[in-house]
Amino acid sequence: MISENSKRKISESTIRRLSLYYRVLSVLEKENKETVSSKELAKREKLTPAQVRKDLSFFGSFGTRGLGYPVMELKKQIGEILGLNRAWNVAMVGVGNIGSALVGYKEFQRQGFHIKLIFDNDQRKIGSNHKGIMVSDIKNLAKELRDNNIEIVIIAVPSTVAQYIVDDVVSAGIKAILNFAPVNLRVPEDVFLRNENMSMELEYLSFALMNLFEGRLTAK
Amino acid sequence: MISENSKRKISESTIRRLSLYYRVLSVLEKENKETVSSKELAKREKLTPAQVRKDLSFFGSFGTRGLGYPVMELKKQIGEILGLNRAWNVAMVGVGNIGSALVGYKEFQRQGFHIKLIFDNDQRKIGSNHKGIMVSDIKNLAKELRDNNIEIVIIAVPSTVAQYIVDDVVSAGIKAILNFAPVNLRVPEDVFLRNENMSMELEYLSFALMNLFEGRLTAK
DNA sequence: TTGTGAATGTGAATTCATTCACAAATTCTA
DNA sequence: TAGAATTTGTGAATGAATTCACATTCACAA
Ligand SMILES: NC(=O)c1ccc[n+]([C@@H]2O[C@H](COP(=O)([O-])OP(=O)(O)OC[C@H]3O[C@@H](n4cnc5c(N)ncnc54)[C@H](O)[C@@H]3O)[C@@H](O)[C@H]2O)c1
Ligand SMILES: NC(=O)c1ccc[n+]([C@@H]2O[C@H](COP(=O)([O-])OP(=O)(O)OC[C@H]3O[C@@H](n4cnc5c(N)ncnc54)[C@H](O)[C@@H]3O)[C@@H](O)[C@H]2O)c1
Repeated sequence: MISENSKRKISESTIRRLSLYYRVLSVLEKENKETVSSKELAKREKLTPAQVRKDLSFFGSFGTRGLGYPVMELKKQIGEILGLNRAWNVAMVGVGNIGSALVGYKEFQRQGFHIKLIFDNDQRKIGSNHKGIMVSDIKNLAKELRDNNIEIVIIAVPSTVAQYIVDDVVSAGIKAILNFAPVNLRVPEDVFLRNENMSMELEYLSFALMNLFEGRLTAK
Repeated sequence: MISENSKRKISESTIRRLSLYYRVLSVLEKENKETVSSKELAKREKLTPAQVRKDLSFFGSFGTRGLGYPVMELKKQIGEILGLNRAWNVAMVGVGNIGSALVGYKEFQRQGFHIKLIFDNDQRKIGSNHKGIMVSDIKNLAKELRDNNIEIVIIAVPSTVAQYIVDDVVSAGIKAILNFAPVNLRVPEDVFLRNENMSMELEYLSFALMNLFEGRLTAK
């Protein structure tokens, strides 16, 4: 599965596009399509066929010339690359507005991201049952993360405390963090931190509307 | 305010970074800093000073040589560029898990994104009060969007119906849409569509963990 | 079995984004 | 007031990502 050039550095945008391909392949699978060309894949994602082929070529040759890519097989391969053919143990810290929306989101579960633990510091929430998961006391964070082999932590606490939480999470040995607090968090070199910044998308739209008639930007 | 090169095409990444600068400037303002250098700004966002200066230079010269940028003034200028010094009328479609989390999120309000309308098709929700806003029937979408001068619509309905909703939203003349449904929506050329794809970030972390020891990627 | 058409895989070319490097401008110090 | 120290703003250089373009491969039909 891993091709000759697997040691090459892969760009972030390529990985993000792999996610997109994966989603489209799931749809094609449901539509009972056996094969798909880079042209078709590109059309569905508003990319170019060359882009699709180049992205995939970093990881191997999955297609057949003259025919295209086998839908099921390619999906499996991309799943392998992205680590979606396995389960990940996830913990949520902070179960307020956004935290509980995410805990209740079944799509994550179906993708293999299993939320195993929920932490909060609110006494009214600790011990209560959230979608079948008992809310743990934030005080036991480190121990519980380790005992449950948690691999990914989602941060959904107020910005003011996010850095403290992250420091504890990192101390517990976690290497992957998804942060929803609108703040720049510091983590060591070897920890992967991604930020989900919803204001940014709204601000982009705001900018777009401001410039709609000034030629700085076009919608497409 | 608009500089000579304002007609130049600005890249998406520059706009996204402007959002970051804006956020850091708000923090600096709270810290009562009068001025800030590109070096300091870069450090806080993990960018290079040259990047910061280049980004800003697309829109004008806001700094003073030897001194740096005036915090308050620069924040105001970026606010002007991004359209954050004004209010935007926003509507939410779908008030389930994620929809209600967003409606209750005060940060949007404070940034000038005022959620004025909420739509749903669930009879139990229609007419009820959500954080001070009466939930409207989706049937009245077009009329209400127009009557209330809505400029931005947020889509938080199941993927299966998202395209239908978007078609109606577009017919009503809306030019900016933020979509949370994990599906590729079709919109006309002149409509700005942004997708908030949380699975993508988790999948990126998954990929990162898979490759941590293979040299394909480093955390920083 | 051969010829035609379709589509991949990939170096090379191109376009786009970032970083370099430095003249110019301004502050600060004495 | 002069000279040292900063820091901007920006062309030029570099680096990264995307697209081009085509030889190669394979399916399929006759
Ligand atoms: N609500 C949204 O739609 C939304 C959108 C984008 C980003 N965010 C960000 O997500 C974060 C959470 O937002 P929210 O709206 O859910 O807020 P919230 O106040 O509803 O929830 C925060 C939760 O964190 C818990 N908490 C506070 N301090 C804690 C600590 N030290 N340890 C453990 N738990 C602690 C609180 O008890 C609460 O349950 C914030 O940083 C917010 O800016 C929220
Ligand atoms: N919950 C999350 O954390 C989360 C995260 C990322 C993305 N999403 C996406 O956001 C969307 C909503 O997710 P959710 O978890 O809030 O689902 P949900 O089922 O809780 O909410 C969906 C809401 O949309 C309403 N609705 C359904 N059909 C409608 C129609 N035709 N017109 C108007 N309203 C209609 C429902 O009544 C409900 O209130 C989904 O596409 C989901 O994939 C959710």
